[in-house]
Amino acid sequence: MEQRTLARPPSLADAVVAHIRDGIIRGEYAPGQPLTEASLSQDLGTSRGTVREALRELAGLGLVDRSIHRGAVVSALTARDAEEIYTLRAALESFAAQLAAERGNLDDEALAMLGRRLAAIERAAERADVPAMVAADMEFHTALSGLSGHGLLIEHLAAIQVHSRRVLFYSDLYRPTPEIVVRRHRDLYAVLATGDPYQVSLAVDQHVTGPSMDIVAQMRAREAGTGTAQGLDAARRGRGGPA
Amino acid sequence: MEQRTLARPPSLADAVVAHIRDGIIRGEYAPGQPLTEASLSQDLGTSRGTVREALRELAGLGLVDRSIHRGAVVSALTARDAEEIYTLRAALESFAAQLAAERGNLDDEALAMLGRRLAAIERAAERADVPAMVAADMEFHTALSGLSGHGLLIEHLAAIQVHSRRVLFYSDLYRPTPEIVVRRHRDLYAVLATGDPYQVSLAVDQHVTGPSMDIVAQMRAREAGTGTAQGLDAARRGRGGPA
DNA sequence: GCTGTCCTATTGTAGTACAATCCAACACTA
DNA sequence: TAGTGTTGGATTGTACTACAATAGGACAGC
Repeated sequence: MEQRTLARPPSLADAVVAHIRDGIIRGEYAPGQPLTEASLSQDLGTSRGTVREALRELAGLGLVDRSIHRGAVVSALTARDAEEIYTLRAALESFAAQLAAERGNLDDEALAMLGRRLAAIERAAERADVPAMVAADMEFHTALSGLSGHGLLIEHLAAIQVHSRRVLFYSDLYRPTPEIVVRRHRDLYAVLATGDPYQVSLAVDQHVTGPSMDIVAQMRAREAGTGTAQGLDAARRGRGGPA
Repeated sequence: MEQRTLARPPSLADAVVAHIRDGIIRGEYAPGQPLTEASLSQDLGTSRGTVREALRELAGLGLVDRSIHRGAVVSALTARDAEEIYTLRAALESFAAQLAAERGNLDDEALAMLGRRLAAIERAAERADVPAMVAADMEFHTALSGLSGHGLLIEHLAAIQVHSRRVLFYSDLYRPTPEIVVRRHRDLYAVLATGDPYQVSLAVDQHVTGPSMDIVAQMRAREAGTGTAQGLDAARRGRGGPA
């Protein structure tokens, strides 16, 4: 029996984190854009200390780069970053799915739950509601990873998922037809239903890796065209991930 | 050519993070122990705001648990935590080694570098200097992971490595003979020298997983004896990892 | 023993202040 | 013109203070 940790109200700093995080994911804050404490605190109506706390957390999440006395800027997002995000996500998520299968967590109840998530993707696809599709897609994968029962793994995946979403939003490069998205998830679901750890692991790996190839290739092409584009300064890449 | 990011002096908050982090790893701060902002700032001679920043970062690292208006406590470290830490580390590190092999990064130069790390382990083993062995062991694995060339993966591994060390320090359960430690690394090195991705991946997985089994089993036994021991409140486990 | 009410410690947040530092603009020199 | 000081404004790093909100224990009353 899992003691419900009864949702506590988040602190104001947490709200600031969420606000800036979502803004970065949606591209409202562009890579390289400076996030000055004074202006943020004024815009959001909070104190500088609160904003500062949020920026430190965001740096830990890899969404902003901070350097001493130079402040925080929205972190870059290069083709290489995208490649690393997707390859790591593929490795972790396939491991999670393998664990779920090995532990027998892909039972009828779990499959029914995943089926509902799949249905949500299909409904969004019918309406051609792209944001809803992305959200439903993410929920599907979050739910699947959750079946691993591996808390630490789930946390790391959640952190990567944020970056994954950012790639999708920011580089509006991934535009498959809704039919393809639905089919890919249907196919994956079919493999999950077999419950075979090896097959499941392989299928998830390919499911995650597949579309990312196009994205990375197009980002690379774009960078080559504009001269390292959004990368700012590809050499000065330090933090960026989980921390 | 990698632009050297020329080491910048860390901020005071970073120093506080390092201090508390090391204290937690070494067990000087016990699991469950409250870390009150006032006392910490007084002990360290810094302001409360600085300590507060550090605590937020530590929460992101999963070393402390914070909840609103209740402050920060050193996070628990249960057998289950240890198991998750090592299984995830095994998955990530074997993936890193596989990448290194696939990309041809396990070349002569790299092997020579790993050989020097191995020699450092051997020297420490000869002196029966356990802390030096742990440090050298960690450097070996960090170096190996670095050969993957996968920055995000390296960051996630670094975060996990901290927890891994904490398990070693905190649960003084892992006491193999120096000879065994040396032999295990020599064997691993031999497989690395083959450069075969599959063999390398498998060997690293087993190398990491192997010793952890004993640790987890003994922690479990200890918990069963004392009644969930250090776990405090195993149900209320929320954050803990990468953030 | 249970319940409700206070009290105290601590956090959450705001605000101010000031030193340290970066950076861009400017001036100077060869 | 190119390169090299110099300077001043903007921003961060850190400290300090203040106060409302909350948690959690002590205590009284039943």
